[in-house]
Amino acid sequence: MSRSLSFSELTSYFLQLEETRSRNEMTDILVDLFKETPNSEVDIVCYLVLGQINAEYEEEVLGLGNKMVAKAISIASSKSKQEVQELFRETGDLGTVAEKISGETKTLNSFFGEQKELTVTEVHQGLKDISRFEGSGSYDKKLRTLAGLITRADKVGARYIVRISLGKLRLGIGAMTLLDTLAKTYTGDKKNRPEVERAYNISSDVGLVGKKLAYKGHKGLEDIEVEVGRPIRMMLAQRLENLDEVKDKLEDRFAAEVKYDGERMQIHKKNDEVKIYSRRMEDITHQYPDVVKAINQSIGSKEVIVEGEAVAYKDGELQDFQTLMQRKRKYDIQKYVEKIPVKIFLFDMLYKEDSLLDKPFPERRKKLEQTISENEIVKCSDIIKTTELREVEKFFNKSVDEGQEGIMIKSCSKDSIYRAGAREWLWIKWKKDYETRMSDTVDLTVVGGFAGRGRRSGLYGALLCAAYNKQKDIFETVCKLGTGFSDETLEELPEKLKPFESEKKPARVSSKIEPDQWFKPEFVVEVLGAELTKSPVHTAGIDTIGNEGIAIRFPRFIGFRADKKSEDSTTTKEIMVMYEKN
DNA sequence: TGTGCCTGCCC
DNA sequence: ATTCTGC
DNA sequence: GCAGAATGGGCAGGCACA
Repeated sequence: MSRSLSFSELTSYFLQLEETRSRNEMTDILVDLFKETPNSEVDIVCYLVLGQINAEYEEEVLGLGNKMVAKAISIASSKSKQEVQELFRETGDLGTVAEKISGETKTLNSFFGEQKELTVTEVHQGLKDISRFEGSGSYDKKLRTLAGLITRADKVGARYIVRISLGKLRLGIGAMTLLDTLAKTYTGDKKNRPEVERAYNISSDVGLVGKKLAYKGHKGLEDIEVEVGRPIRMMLAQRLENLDEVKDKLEDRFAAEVKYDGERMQIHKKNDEVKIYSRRMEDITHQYPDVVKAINQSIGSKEVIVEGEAVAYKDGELQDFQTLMQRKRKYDIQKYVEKIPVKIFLFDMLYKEDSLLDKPFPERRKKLEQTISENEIVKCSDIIKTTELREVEKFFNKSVDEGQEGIMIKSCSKDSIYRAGAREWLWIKWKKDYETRMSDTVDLTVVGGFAGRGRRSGLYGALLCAAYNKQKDIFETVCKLGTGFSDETLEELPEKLKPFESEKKPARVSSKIEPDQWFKPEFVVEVLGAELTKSPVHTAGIDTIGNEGIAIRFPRFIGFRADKKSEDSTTTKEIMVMYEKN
């Protein structure tokens, strides 16, 4: 009988992977790992290498985040929770923390007698157990089980158990590198990656792909086909800098569609049985009984997969994203079906009695329109076919005026297949905030900083930013800011901000959020956002609209404003005006 | 029983 | 979601 | 240009704890 892979063997490969940044080398290392892996454990190794415990569409989740894991490390190490948190802030990696301080328990362990070496299967099983604990006392069980695994592992093992339980191995290995590896290990050539990738994209399960390949080689891929009822990885869109680039990318064969601000849905219908999957392939059927019913009324065909965007709708108008999000619930479903009705704007058809993935977009779209009959809830997305950029621009403006995000531009060429799981130029998104001239940037005062994690450890990972309330002469938070920084900028930040460090929250700062480091309100940055939303945590304009402030959706750093004083920051009043313009 | 922290998942 | 970076 | 790893706002749900 085949042996079992020990967890320390697995982590010895992880150590090697951390030594390189070349994906070719990573693939070679991983190939060696899979050569050591018994076929029966290939699926588990696939999941663990990605920091998962099962296929993404499976329901089981660990329910372990930084705080829980920090607690577990504390239990496993006899260090206090505060000490663990402090080390976390310093290192930016709980895995390293666990590795560092799980030493003392080891001698204890051997004192009580040699335990059998931890296997990959045991770690996986332990994590699965953790995912299944629920109800009163479950936190404790989760913590104890995780602490137990950490204790049983060696130091390096502790590091990786912690990282896996957080879902962030940070080895530079993602699904695509793993697929390269599987192709090379089991079909002998990385060139076969496209076929392997296809199997993954239509099955949404790397473990399944790995196992099929391990047992049956290249031929195993034939077992994997589209199944109505199992989610397909969703096709994504590239983004543009300028609208004119569309012509370079798609020439004259394209169509433009409204990009609705809602929730993506992939709807599978098999006879009367309807399943709805989210962008991340979660089964969200139970949240939308209204959509299920409407789809059954709308589509007669037996086996169908369609895709669309659900948007909240009331009194003849599409509602914003935040409104729709209240439908993301487990209880009071029927009440909310009535309170927050939705429409689903279908834009693609992936299956009709047979797979349509390889058909060009115009054909799929035509089939979609022929197949569905629109009703109160089920609609086709708004689409125009033109070669005139001016028409596209007009369409874009209309979409934005109606409160939507912008437009999608889709290739209509012969090769415009549905590229499951891929972000390519067959679909292009064009949103209103991509051009700074179209949505105002804002100058904000930095009032706090958050310790960076992973590659940002030892630096600030994000800044707490505030607008200026002129009347009260205080600074009210509007967002945290953690993207848009180059490595260079990130390196500069601690030094630039040092003069403004403050032990406590400065008197002139109003914030519900507690950063790792407070700053006196002096330093100004330029920030771009998509739009302004009502916020339960940010304080900008908090008395003007009841007890809620305003926040920026999708904030990103544009640059420093050394020329500005904090009092020259965008004012809360200006923010309110911008908010009301929406 | 109510509140607040934490997590996962939408974007 | 957006953004940056090494390959 | 791909693939990966940093990071955002904000919603509901689950649990602990007062």
